[in-house]
Amino acid sequence: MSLTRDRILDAAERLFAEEGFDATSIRSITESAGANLASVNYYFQSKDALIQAVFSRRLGPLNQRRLAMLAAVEESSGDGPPQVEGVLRALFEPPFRMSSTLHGKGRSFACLLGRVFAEPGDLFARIVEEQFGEIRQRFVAALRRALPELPDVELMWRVHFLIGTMAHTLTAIDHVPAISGGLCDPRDVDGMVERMIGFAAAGLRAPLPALSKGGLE
Amino acid sequence: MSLTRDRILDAAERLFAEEGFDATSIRSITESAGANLASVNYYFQSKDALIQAVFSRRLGPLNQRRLAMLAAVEESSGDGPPQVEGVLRALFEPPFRMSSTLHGKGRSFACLLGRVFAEPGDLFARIVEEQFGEIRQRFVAALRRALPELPDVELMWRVHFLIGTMAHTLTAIDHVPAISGGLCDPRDVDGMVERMIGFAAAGLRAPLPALSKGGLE
DNA sequence: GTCTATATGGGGATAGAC
DNA sequence: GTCTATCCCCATATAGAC
Repeated sequence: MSLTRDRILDAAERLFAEEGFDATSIRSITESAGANLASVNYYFQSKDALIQAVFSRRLGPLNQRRLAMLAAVEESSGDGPPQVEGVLRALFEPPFRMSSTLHGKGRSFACLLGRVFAEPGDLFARIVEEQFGEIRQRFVAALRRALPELPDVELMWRVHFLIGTMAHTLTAIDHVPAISGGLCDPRDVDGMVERMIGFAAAGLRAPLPALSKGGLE
Repeated sequence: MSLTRDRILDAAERLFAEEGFDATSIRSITESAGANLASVNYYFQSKDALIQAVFSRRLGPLNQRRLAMLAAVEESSGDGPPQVEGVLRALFEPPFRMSSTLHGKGRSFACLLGRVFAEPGDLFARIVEEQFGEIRQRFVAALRRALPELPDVELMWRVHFLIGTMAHTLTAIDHVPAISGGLCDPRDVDGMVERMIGFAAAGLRAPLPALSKGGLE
């Protein structure tokens, strides 16, 4: 329950998002947090552990919310297959919602959350595995039930593709207005999420590729 | 036409892909290239300029190929709208083809090419703008002709989404087999590219979102 | 073009006083 | 819990001999 600890996490989150993990020094974090240089090592033991803490602080609640939304979708469909759009909403909405409800902080974290998939190094591979591995499995299983005709190899590729869409949109969220010439407004969270859902759902339901090896038709 | 220069570029490409830009030192690059520590500064002036050179060396030819394929697709459709799948193939195929035809080197570069969209800092924003800005405009224009019913704001969002799919697939190409439990094989470049095309084309043709503000229907 | 040696600066981590 | 001072290491970049 230390205030200093939280200020360090907030400052690290923001600076990591703005400058990257390597380019952000413990010195700049503690300075920005109004804390002492030694405090990061006091509270977190190492910079790597601080990075892990930045992710787990937000991803614990966020993934709980994903699973709760997924459970609600599966409940509402009874014994039948769940609705694809509902499953995708449970996956996409929580991070984007967070990015708009946490004041500035959510924006920073959203950026990090997208970037973690592209970061090199064992540390980030471990973070992805620990924080996203089970979520991925659960959502793959739900989509398999939602699309029973889709061969598993196609499902796996398409889930990979839609995770890319999600990750890139999270990471580049601040660049979207400039890239689109002002047309796209990421502050409209509902519109952005619904568009991602529509895009990914259509991709999941696309016709099978002609040369599909696992195809059954 | 210096051999040393090329060996430095090759070593940098591989190490940047494996360990990241910041974590790769000039020392490790020159060591791996069998060159002297000072040679990077002799040939490239700075590490930042070396990074830019790593990208421009491959992206020059790669983007030429994209534009040539795009021109061929537009030519083949005469005065009518170009085919969506053909446009997407012109965008997607060159980087993935390169990743399989350049021996090990293409794999490394493909990883970098996907990661550049997520890297923080002005250097990478500049690289994306310089190396991808015009390509993006040309492909947006082609897709606008291919999908004349689609409101521009929806087109922009969907292009953003499919760039995310491309970037993530490039970056995580080596993780795909493990993630998919061995089902997905990225060595099947044709299959991978056709699946991306099918996914993205379906996403582009998705029904308009119910709350689309720019909708015309 | 290639090398050695070095200038210059910043990094993460910790010891030990308060 | 907080702070100062410091250890030790490694980075980029360059000067100047060969």
